[in-house]
Amino acid sequence: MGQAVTLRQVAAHAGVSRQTVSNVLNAPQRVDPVTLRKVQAAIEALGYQPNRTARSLATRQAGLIGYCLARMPGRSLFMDPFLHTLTEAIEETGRRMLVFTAPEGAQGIETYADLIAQRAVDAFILSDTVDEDPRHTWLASRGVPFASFGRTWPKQGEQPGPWVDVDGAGACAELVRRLHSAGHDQIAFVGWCQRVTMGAAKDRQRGWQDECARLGLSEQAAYADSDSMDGAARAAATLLDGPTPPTAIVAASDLLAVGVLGELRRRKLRPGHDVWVTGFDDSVLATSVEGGLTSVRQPTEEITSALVRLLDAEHGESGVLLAGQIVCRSSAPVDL
Amino acid sequence: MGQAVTLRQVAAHAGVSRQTVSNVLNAPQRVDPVTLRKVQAAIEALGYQPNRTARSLATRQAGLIGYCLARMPGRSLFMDPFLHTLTEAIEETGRRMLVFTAPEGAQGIETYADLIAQRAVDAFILSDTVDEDPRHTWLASRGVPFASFGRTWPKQGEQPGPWVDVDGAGACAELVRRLHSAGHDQIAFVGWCQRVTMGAAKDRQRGWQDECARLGLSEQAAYADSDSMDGAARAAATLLDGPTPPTAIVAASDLLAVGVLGELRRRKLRPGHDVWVTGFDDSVLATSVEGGLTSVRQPTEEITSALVRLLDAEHGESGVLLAGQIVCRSSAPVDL
DNA sequence: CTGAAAGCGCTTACAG
DNA sequence: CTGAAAGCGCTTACAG
Repeated sequence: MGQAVTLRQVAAHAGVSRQTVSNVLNAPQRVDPVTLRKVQAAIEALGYQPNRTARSLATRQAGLIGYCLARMPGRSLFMDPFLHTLTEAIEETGRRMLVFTAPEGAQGIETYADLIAQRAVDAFILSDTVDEDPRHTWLASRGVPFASFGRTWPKQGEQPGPWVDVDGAGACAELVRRLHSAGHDQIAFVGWCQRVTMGAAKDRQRGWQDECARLGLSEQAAYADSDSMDGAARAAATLLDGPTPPTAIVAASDLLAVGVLGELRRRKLRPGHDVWVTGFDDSVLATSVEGGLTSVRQPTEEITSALVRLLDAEHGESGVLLAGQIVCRSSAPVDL
Repeated sequence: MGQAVTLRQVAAHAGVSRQTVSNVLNAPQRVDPVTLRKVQAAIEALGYQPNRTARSLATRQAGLIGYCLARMPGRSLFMDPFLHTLTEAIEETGRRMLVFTAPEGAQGIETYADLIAQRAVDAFILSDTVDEDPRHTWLASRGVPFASFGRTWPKQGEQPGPWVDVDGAGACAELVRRLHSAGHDQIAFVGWCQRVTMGAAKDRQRGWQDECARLGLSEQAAYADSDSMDGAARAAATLLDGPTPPTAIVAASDLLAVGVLGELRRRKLRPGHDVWVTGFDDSVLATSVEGGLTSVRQPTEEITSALVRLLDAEHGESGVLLAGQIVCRSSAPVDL
C-alpha cells in the first residue's frame, strides 16, 4: 500500500517546523501568507493527507458517527436510500459513518456502550425507534451525544434527547380529510402486525383514527399478519368481506399498499375507482405499480440534515417535526 | 460522557507496569497466571476497554473496512439485508464497517484513495461491481487489500483481485432447463435497461441465452426502460404482443418479475399456468406476491463470509463462485 | 516473566 | 508569526 507521507516530511520539504504545518491545516488564518503558500506547495507536491488516527488520538475525537443497522427486510426500500443520504450528510461535516449491528432491545445497549468506551465513535444516529426505546434514555443518562430519527413516545415526561420525525399522524389525517372530501365515508386502515413496535406504526394509525373520529366516520382497521404484501392482501380481504366494505384504504406502508392493490385486482376492483388506496414512504414501489400508488413522501434530505444539525446543537433545538408530503397518483387521486 | 479509564489506571490499580497490562490484552499466554488474574481483575473492576484510536495508531491498523454505498433504489431489497449480514461478518473478525459514498465511475476512485491515504480504513469490500470496474484495477495496482462481491468481466486478463460471485448465468441456465423440461419452448428474458452496467445483469442474461441456444429455443429478450415494475410490465407487454408470445419469462430481478406478473394479471393470464415467471434475489417481494414468485436465492451468508476470508487471505484463494439456489413457488412450479 | 524506553503521527497550549 | 515541548493512549522490540 506504499508508505504514507507524514506531516514531518512535509515540514522538512517546506523547511518549517511540524507545528507550522499543523497550523496550516487547522488554523491557516494565523500563519504568514508566504509561509502558508510554501507549506501548501509542499503538501501538494508530496500528496500529503493527515493520518486520521493520529489526529483522532490528539483531538480525542474519533470523527466517526455510529449507526446501528436494524434487520427489518420490509423496511429496506426506505432504509437503504435513507442510509445513503444520511451518510452523505455526515460526510459533509467532515466526519464518517461507522455502521454496526446489535441485538434488539435492551441487550443491544451493551454494543453502544462498548463503542463509546473504546472511543470508536463520538456520537450516534438512532433510527428504527421503538416505543420507550431503551437506547435513548441510556445514552441521554450517560451524556453521549445522539440524534434520533423517530420519537420514543414516552408514557411520561419528554423525549429523552434530540429527535427528528415525520408527522405520520398528520399525513394520515390529511389523507383521510382528502378522501372524505372526495366523497369517501368508509375509510379503512391496513397496518403492520402487532409485533411491530416501531413508534411510527402507531403514529400513522392514530392520525387516521383521530381524523375518522373527528369526521364521524367508522373506524375499521385490519393488520397484516406478516410484514408482506401477502399479509396485507389478507387484511384487505377481511375488510372487503365485512358488512361495510371500505371504499378507501389507507395503508401504513407502500409494501402493504401494494398487497392491498393485489387483493383489489383479484376481485376485479379498480384502484382509484372502486376502492382508493394510499401507501407510505413513496418508495420505488409507489412508482412501480400500474398507474402509480398515492403515497406519503418522507423528506429524507431534510430529515438527515436536521439529524446532523441536532448532533452538534448545544441544547438548542431539541425536536424537529417534518411534514410528510402527499404524492398523488392514480390509486387515489386525492389532489382533485 | 465521563472520563475513560486508561491502561495506565489499570496498571496502577493492579500494581504492574503498563506493558504488562498490554500483554494481558494482546499476548496473555506469556504472562504469569497469577499476574494475569490480578490484571484481569483490575480490568474488570475498572470496566476498562482499550482506546481503539490509540491502539490503531500504534499498530498502524485502522481496524475499519470501507464499503461504498451505491445509489440503486431498485437494488435496496437485496442490498440492505446484504449490508447487515456483511457488517456482522466483519464484526466477527474484530473489525468494524465504515460506509461512505462516492461519485460513480472513475471519479469515485479519489474517495477510495483519500480513505487509504488518511489511513481511515485498512481495506475495502466492493460491491455493485460493473464491467471493467476501475476501482478493482486501481486498488490492485496500489496493493490496497480488497475483496469484491461481483466479477469485473475484464475483456482480457484475469479478475484484478479476490472476488466472490453468485453464478447468475448458471442459475438462469438451470431455470431455462427446468422450464424446458416442463414443456416450455418460448422462454423469454426481461432484463434491466441497457444503462445498467452491473456485471451481474449481463451474466444472468448470458446464462438464459446460452441455454436457449443449446436447446435450440428462440431467444426473445426485452428490457425495462427503467428499473421498476412498470418498466418491466411494458417490456413484458412487448413480448406478449409479439408474433410468438412467450409461455415463460425469466426476469433479471424480483422487482422486474413482479412487474411482469402485473402485466399478466392485466391480461388475465395466470402466472404458473398460462405464463410461468421467475425472478432473482428471493427478496421480500418473492414471498409477498400471491402464490409466491419462483426466484433465485443468493446465499448471502456464504457470500459475506467468503468476502471476509478473502480479505485476509495471503494470495491463496482468489475467486469464489457460489451457486444460486432456485426457490420454487407457484409463479413457475419448476420443481416438478 | 516483567518493566524502562521509544515510538505511532498528530495537536495544543505556551514561549519566544 | 513560528518553534520547542509535552502529550493523546496505546504497542513493540528489547533488556533485565
